[in-house]
Amino acid sequence: MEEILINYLSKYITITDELLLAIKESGFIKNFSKGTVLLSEGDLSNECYFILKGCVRCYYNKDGDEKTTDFYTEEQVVISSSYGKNKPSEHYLECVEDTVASVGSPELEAEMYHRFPQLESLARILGDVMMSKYQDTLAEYKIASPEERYLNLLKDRPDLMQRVPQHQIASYLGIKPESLSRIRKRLLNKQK
Amino acid sequence: MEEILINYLSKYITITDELLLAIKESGFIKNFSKGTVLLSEGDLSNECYFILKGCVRCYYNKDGDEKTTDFYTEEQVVISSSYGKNKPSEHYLECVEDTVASVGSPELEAEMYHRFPQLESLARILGDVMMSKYQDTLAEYKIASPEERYLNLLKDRPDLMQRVPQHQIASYLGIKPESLSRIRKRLLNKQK
DNA sequence: TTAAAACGTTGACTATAGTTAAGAAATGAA
DNA sequence: TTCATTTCTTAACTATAGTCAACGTTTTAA
Repeated sequence: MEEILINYLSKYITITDELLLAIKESGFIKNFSKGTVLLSEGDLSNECYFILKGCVRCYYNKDGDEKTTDFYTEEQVVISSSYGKNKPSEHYLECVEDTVASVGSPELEAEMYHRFPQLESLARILGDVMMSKYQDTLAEYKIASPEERYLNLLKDRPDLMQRVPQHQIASYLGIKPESLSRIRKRLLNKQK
Repeated sequence: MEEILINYLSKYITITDELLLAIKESGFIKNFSKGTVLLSEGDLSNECYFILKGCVRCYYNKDGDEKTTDFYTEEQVVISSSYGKNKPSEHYLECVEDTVASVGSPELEAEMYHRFPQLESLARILGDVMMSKYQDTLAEYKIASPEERYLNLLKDRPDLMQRVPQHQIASYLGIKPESLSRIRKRLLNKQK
């Protein structure tokens, strides 16, 4: 399993043997079974995750119903916006499948950055990459209609439709399940 | 003007005299007059900005009309999602006011990180901060209705309403100017 | 295996946003 | 100042999403 992580990291930096060893030894890979709640509203977030296998969902509780804002799958990094900050999380993180992930913490990060300064460069670069992604996602979200967002999602992450219930997808698209149902119907009719 | 930047940086790291000098000497502070286009669709982005005074708008051109996705004002960092990447920008950056900004480039960044490694830590931390902000903004956007988004904007950035035309605000909220007009009217009636 | 719960679709109705067009108000340039 | 342009509002109408309720299907757990 470590190799997936190492493969990913080596896209951005050269992995020395020493670093390779440190990663293998640190053994921070954990298994979580479906339904595990990694973070609850109100909790402090002290862990971040790199998903090796599985799927994690981020959602908010708004007046009793769940608003899904993100799905994280293989090779994605899960960092709560409250991670490492001393403020309670406003959202939940939940495994929607059995999940294997490499788990980090501010302490581990600090130690690793100290031992391997190249990792801090990596973290900066990865942070930039993730930030542009959020930036683009936000822009896309503002620009596109619900129907267009659904089509884009189908194109960009076709696997999600098979992996998570449709009402969570609807919520992720910012609409109600009934509306997604109707959008799908509308598209089927257009197709003909 | 530099002091604003230095003040901002010192929130996150200790500024040594040497670094202070380097910042003052590098003289990368520039003035842009209202209407200046900092980046156009199709261009490569080689500059990032820290706004000392003024306002920059990010927008996309979608079938002939402008979709505003961001406003950057004092003490905010403007980084196109294509900055430093070798791919053409999909959006525009335009000064909506006379603007004074500290201008950075990948080359300058690299040089400064080399001379002052603490700056790379800073960049990582700032990247994290900005990322959480985008994350939260995206979540808010998905959770809230246009009306709620408008109310949140009024609360979070009341100055914007005075600084930019309302149709750009509408676009920023993901709605048409006519709809924003109606929302405002609706809210006035509720208030009574 | 079966009963309960969760999920997806549909229909009728409501609320709100988009579209088009017109005109009033504010802004900017000659 | 004055004219032209941009911006904002309003109205009528259309399209789409939200709400509520019902129902059939699928999944889950006892």
